[in-house]
Parts: sequence; C-alpha cells; structure tokens
Amino acid sequence: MPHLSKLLIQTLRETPKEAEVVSHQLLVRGGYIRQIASGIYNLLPLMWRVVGKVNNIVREEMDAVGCQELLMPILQPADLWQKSGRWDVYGGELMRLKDRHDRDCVLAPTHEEVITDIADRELASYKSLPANLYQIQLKYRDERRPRFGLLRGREFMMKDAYSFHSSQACLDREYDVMADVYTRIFDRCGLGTKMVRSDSGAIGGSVSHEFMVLTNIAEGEQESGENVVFYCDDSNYSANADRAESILPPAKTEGDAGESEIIDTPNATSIIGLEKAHGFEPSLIVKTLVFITENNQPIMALLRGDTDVEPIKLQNAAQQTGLVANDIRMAEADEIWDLLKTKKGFVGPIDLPESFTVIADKSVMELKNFYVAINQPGKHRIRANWGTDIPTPQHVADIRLARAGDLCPISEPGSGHTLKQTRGIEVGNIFQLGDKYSKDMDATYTAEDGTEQHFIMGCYGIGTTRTAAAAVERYHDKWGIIWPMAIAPYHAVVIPANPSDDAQWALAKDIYEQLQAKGLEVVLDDRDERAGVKFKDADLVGYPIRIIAGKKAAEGQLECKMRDEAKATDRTVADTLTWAMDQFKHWTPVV
RNA sequence: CGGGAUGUGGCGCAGUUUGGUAGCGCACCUGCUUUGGGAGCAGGGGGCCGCAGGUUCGAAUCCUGUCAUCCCGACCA
Repeated sequence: MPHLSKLLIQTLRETPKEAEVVSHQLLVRGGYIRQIASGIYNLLPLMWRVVGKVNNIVREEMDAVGCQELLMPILQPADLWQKSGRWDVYGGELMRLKDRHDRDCVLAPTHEEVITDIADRELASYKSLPANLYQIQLKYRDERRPRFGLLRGREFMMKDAYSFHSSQACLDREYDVMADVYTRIFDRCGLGTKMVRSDSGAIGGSVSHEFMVLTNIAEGEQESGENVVFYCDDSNYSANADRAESILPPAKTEGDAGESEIIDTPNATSIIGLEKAHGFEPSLIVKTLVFITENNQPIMALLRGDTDVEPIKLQNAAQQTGLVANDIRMAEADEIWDLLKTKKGFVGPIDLPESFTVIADKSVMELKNFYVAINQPGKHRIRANWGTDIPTPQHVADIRLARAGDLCPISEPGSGHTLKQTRGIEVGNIFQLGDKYSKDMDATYTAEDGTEQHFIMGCYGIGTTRTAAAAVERYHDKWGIIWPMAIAPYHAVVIPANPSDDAQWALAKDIYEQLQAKGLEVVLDDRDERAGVKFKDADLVGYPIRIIAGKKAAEGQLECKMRDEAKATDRTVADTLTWAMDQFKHWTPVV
C-alpha cells in the first residue's frame, strides 16, 4: 500500500530554529521526528521504521550468540535503587516520581538493579551460568541539558544486555564475544565504528570500551560528535579523551640554572601572559588549578603549563586518595581568596591549609628549575625545584588531557608514533562490572562446591535511536539524508515525473509492483505534485534507490539512480528490476 | 546549576522602540492554468500574540511575576 499520498510524511522546507545539528535538522525536515518537549520526541512512522530496523539487526545478532531477550519494567520502585545504593549516588539524572501512595519510584535510566534482582531469584545454580539477558526499550535520563535532537534526549531507546558468570575468565570470554557482536551490528547498520577504551564512570566496574561512530564535519556544520577520541594508526591504540594516555615530549630546558628566586610578575595571570611578558617557557611552568568537591573539599591540581587538565581523570585520582569526589568543579575567584588569600593566576602549591589535597600530574614531577606561582599576587618563583623550594606533592597521577601529536603510549619508545584526534558519537559500550552489583544487592548462586557465590557480571548497551541519528550525522549531503540500505525506512522510491502523463503512470506502477513482489520495500510517489517537489522530497527523505518514470516512459525506459550518485542511468523495466535487487543485496557503505 | 537569547496559525518571520484590537512567505483546502529540481492566478480555513496579574478609555506592544524552548559553559551509562 505504500503510496506516498497516504503515508504520514510531512516534509518541511524550513528548519525549525531549535534544531542545531544536522541529524536533528534533517530528521525534522524529512518528517521523521517532532519534538514534544525538551529532549522528548515523537518518532513518526518513518523514524519508527528506521529504529525498528536497527533494533532488528541488534536482536538478530544478540540472539545468534545465545543471548535471550526479555522485558523489564520502566517504572521501578525506589527500594531496589536504595538497595544498590544508587538512589543516593545517581544524582539529578535519575528521573524520580511518586505514586498516589506517596511511594518513591524511578523511571529507569538503566536496569542493573532489576536484572540483578532477576538473577538472584532465577539463576540459582552454577548450572544456569553463564547467561546473557537483554531487552530493547525506552530509557529515561533527566539530562541537565538535552540537546542535539535524538543524539541526547531525556527519553531514548536502548538495547541493554547483562551477563552473569561464575568466573572472571568466563566474563572475559563473553566480553570478547560481545565486542565482536557489536562490531558486526554496527557494520550491518552501515556504520564503521571504532572501539575505544573508556572511563567506566558512574556505572562502576573496571574494564570498558565504547563504540564510536567517527564523524566527518563538512564546512559550516556544527560539530556533532560529543566525544573526543585519540588514536594511533600504527599501534591501533584508541581511547576516549577521558581515558587516553599519551607520552609528552620532554619540557624544554633553559640554559643557566642559577639560584631560585622570586620575581615580580604583575598582571601575568595566565600561561600565555607569563610567556609573553616574562619569557617563561610554558612547558616549564607549573600550572595550578583549584577544584572543589561536592563536600567542599579543595583539590589542587598541578599540570605542566603546556597541558590541560582532564576532569574525569582528576575526579578518579581524587577518589583514589580517599576523597568523596563524584562531582568536582573549578573554584570561583572568591573561594580561592577565602582559601588561599590570593588571586586567580597566582595560586601555587605552597603554604596550603590542611584541607587541601594536592594531586600532581606525572609530567610535572619531572620538571626541574621550573616556574611556579606562590600564592603571592604579582609574584612567581623561578628556577624552583621539588623538595627544596616547593613541597613535593602528596599525590601523583595521570590527570592530563592528551593532545594530538603526543607520542602513543603503547608504541615502542623511540618509534615516534603519534596520537591523532577525532570526534565520535558513542553508540554503544561494553563494561565488565565484576561483582559490584551482585555484592551491593547480595545476589548469589550456588556454586559447584555448594557455597553461595556472588555473580560476576558484564553489561552491554547500544543506543538504538542514537545509532539511527548517528547514521544521519555520518551520511548526508546538503540535500538530505543518505541512508545506509540496511536501516533506510524504505529501500526505494518510484516517481512518475509528470502525474498527467499516462505512460509514465503505467510504467511507474508496473516497476513499483514488480519490485514489491520481489520483496523490496518501495514507495510510489503518487502525489499530484510537480516533478521538482518529488525529487526534493526524495533527496531529503533519503531513499537509497530512486527510480523515475519520465520522458522516456513511452519507450519503456526508467531513470535509475542511487541516492549518492550524481547521474541517473536509463534502463528497461527488466534491467531496472535486476539492477535494483542487485543494489539492494550488495549495498556497501560509502565511508 | 551559572551566563545569554527567544516565545506572534503546522514551519520560518515582521509588527513591540512611538499602545488603537494582527500581517507576510511556506504548508493546508477549492477552482483554473501549469508539469524534469520546492509553479502561477483567483478564492478559502486556521492565531485567547506562551501563561497570570497590573497600568490604561484601550495592551502583541508598557510594568511585574511565571512557564517554556534554544545557545554557551559546567556536567554526563
């Protein structure tokens, strides 16, 4: 029945002003989605077809390796979350509500609590292990700032899988299986992904990887990949910026190593300022930043002047020292004054109140005869050294943001392999959770020796709505979307160019019905519109195959073109049939 | 949560400075003409101007409050 005149596809000529990124703009313009509130969208029939295709690919691949699909409730009682402890630690992103009896509930952002509860009840024996259970359904996160359309909504669709094991070795095997499955899933969706090491964040656990769709940014478009990825082509190293390590070139040393002294540096409150006004070499400056934890504990971070702090790394390092630091922020100028009686720009790691935790990046510890501020406005110490002029920091960690051009951390020293930087959209991730949740919630099975053991767990997520949006982000041109065949809402569109031409009509209907009989998902643009309107809509909506019954219709010739091709080719009906089916079966992404 | 901006038919906007009861383009409906890259003409339907107070003879316009949306930052399985 797919006659376009009957389908709910309302394209817009102009972009609603709130749509900022390409995928959001094109999905709204193409009649795929409509916003109903901040971060909440209607998925119109076209979009639901696309998401359904992503979901089906996910389902097929998961089932193929023995995972079992189930469905858990979105609405959950708070007590499960209190039991795991996440009721208190999850923070504002957890969508909380009360029912009519005033009982606390949550709309689930993820399902570790419920699945662990299921495992505890249903997986009683080691004989049931390993098991991998998954579902595909909506998730809720009360993002502080939803944006980028479907890329970061408050409601989104996700495939979440959880595996249960009796040993770490068994989890390791499953983890590798899932990594393969994920690569296959995204390949089938037409999306090349990069698997990168990542920080495991609030979900806990140790080992984790993210799957990134790398985005190429066209001229004048907003950057949409939210994650920065560092990678090395030679060693195959790749990691999210919140995790990436690198080897810095050594600091530039300066000739005369005279006595350390304090000099006047008025108005020089930045690294650049110090370099310009006083000739300080940035890599020899100790950059000092003050952060505050949620419990108002001050942290002082020390970095080389030519590098930047990576907040996630700093947060992890702070937790290592025993601080409660789930939510750190930079200190305001007045807080710095209260703590150190100095101005921003002259903060230094000396004469600190007891409350301070000092964490130095590894690279700063190697500095000799460095420049450093000393909590005296308008002054810096030069040719300073640890231990003699400045107290040696309490804690040393990697808290530095890697830079493109830094040396690869796993390549042979001296190989000269450097890191490159790109942006990516995180469409999936895999975690080794270990026994974090099974211990917190006391979920156990009976082992071979009759003892009660906590499950070893893994979890594996794919944002399926985000994956669909990432595909648009990755494959589009100025006219519209260029869907990968596997997730296109329809494979082909047939357009009679002139609706009042009987020969065109007849030919269009003929090829439309034959393609449909072959199993292709086709729409017939039977609308009483001019040719230009139908062409524009076809480009915008992004059907991979376009077939036009036009001027040569009377001779039985159709114009055939793939969405990403510039020119059409004339074919007979029979040739069009084989051509279209061939394109359908052997489609490969343009990359 | 801090900073900035914007709310006027489905979408994009004008009107607000200087108060007089709402307009344009697209979309939608009808008719005619047109028919290869978002057609033309004619006619038509649709808006408590985000909401609530206030000032005023009179408020889209001025004042106060409030809500919503977006951007930057912070933050983020």
